[in-house]
Amino acid sequence: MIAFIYQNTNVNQRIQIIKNKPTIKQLIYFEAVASTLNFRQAAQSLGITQPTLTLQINSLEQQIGFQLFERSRSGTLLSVQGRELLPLAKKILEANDAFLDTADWIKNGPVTTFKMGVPPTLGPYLLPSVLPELHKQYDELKLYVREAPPKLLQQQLLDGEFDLILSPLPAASSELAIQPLFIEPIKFVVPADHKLASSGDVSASQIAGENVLTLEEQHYLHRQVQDICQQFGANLMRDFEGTSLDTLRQMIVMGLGVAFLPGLYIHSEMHRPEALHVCELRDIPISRKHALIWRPKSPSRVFFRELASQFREIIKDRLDKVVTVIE
Amino acid sequence: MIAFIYQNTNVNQRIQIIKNKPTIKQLIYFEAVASTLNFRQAAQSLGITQPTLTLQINSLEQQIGFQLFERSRSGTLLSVQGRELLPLAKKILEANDAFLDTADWIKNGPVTTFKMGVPPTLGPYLLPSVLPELHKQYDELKLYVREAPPKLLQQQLLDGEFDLILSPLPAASSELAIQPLFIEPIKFVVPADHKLASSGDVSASQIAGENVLTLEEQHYLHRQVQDICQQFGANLMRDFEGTSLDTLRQMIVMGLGVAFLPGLYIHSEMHRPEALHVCELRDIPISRKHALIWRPKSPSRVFFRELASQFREIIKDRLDKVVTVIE
DNA sequence: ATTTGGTGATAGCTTTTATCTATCAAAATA
DNA sequence: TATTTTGATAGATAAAAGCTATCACCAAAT
Repeated sequence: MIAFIYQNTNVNQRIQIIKNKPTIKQLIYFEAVASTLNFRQAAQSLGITQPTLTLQINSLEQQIGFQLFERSRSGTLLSVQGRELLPLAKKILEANDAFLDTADWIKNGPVTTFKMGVPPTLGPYLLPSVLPELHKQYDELKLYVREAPPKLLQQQLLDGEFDLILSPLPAASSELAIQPLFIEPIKFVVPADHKLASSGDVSASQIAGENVLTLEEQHYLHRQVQDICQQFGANLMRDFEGTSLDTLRQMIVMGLGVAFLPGLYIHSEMHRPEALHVCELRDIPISRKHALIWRPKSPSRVFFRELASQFREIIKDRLDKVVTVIE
Repeated sequence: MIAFIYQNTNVNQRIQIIKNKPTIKQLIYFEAVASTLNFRQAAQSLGITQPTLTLQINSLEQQIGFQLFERSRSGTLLSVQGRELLPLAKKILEANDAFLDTADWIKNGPVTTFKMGVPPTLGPYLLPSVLPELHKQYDELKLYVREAPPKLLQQQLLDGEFDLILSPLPAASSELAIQPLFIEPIKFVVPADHKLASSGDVSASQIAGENVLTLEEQHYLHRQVQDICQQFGANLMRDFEGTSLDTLRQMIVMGLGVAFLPGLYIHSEMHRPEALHVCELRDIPISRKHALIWRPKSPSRVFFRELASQFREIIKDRLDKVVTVIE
């Protein structure tokens, strides 16, 4: 039990009561005397002088209010009370060892659990390709991955909810550290029996009059699609906003409209190409740029930079035909 | 892990390496900053100044080799590594709390486990009458009772194996603290159909020629009995030394001889008086004096003196007709 | 019985650590 | 733009940890 009272600022002193405060050193000394039952031998093994040891044990005994040892010129014995407390002192020292061991382990490798935020339009379609390979590089690295829309991602990064995020650019805040990774194309998807399905890529002007499905407003994709629809006279279907890319896809198949879908999603999830026709706008290819982002003062920033390099290598190696890595 | 090397006595300094030694205070500071995420607020609640807190956290971070916090002018965040170590720091502080709580508990009462040695010819026949009553006086007192022959009892008291002993006098060592408790008569026991069984007390001269059974040599009783047999011409049966009082009793019943048995044993264990005749030697009553004994420098010596008083009271109260309490 | 060696304790001093006040630079807020 | 709040730094003071020298007491050896 520890009690604090506030400092009296008018006095160039303060009264701080931490009731009964043994130090780690005193407990180490206690353990050493208990094992040798000889102050001089214990002092030597501890690397201090015998008077210092005597004073420190006396100080500890004064703090707790009773003697830990029976002293005589015949030798030293652990007292009954000392016998009771010794296991508890050892528990503190063991907990201290565990603390130091873990600190050492953390210091010598990225053996920590980082919280990474990802957008739901990207995370599930990118990370399954990347994380297994990343795991081979850092077998003890743990990434706790959680999805959030991009704007919320960046806010929660600033709030400390995430340690780093994978997010489309541009970043809302200029104060963040940004490592661009790759450019992902946004594909134009229509039902297989749609009039625009027969040809290859579609001219932007050809989408005039089309009903365009999109995700709800807080997704980054939404704004881009909105701009294009406005520019080329397509109808943005506000009443049928989907909550996920799969929902959008099902709606396209059912003939409710057309949509712009991310390249990685298509690559990852669309295994029956006959149901839908996938192409790009010929003259205005739409894409989004993704980056790894973290707080500039993060103590792990050096590791994060290395992590970004690893992301680029893996993506280039495994998804070269789907996205364009930024060197 | 802690490494020690020995002091170089020719240099008025030493090199002491306690690798990475956080102090309890630093861990308390760590926990406080982690919970407020603000150095100034944490310092105020700790009762120290903000520069002190900053320096102590910096020192802790230097010891473990990485940062526990991300600092910015926008505020403070726990780093990833700090998040990993915080639970371990809390474990140390919890173990420290347990240590202090237990120390406080010990300080405020004899709530410790004392190791008490007793002779097997006494302990089992005295303590069942005494300990329940003693327990009412000190409900948290624990006595770990172990039997050993008297000579060994005293040696192990000196060695610290026991904290106190219940032993017949005189003590082998004059350096021990002795509180005499009571005098126990030694009874003369013969088979019920023995020629000496018809009368009351027996004259010492009447034991001439009798076969006298006794315990093995290291028991205190042995020497007394040996002296009496030598003085009055009885035969000490060396070939049939028993190992316990019960064994002796069975041998008496079987007509193998007569014996001297302690009064408390008889009072406690002989519930079928028709099998044996119990009396005393009329002109030379044999007895043994018992005492509570401890090391004079024992920190619990004041309590032991009180314990001796309690023993006397209880024995006087419950065994007044069997033994003579020494005031 | 005397001498020697070993025990833990004490006095006075030095070194190290913890803490303070004063003030800084940087960022956020009004 | 001015003010407030943040954590950091410099220089000084106080407290704690450690030292050497020596003590009294007891056990062991002679």
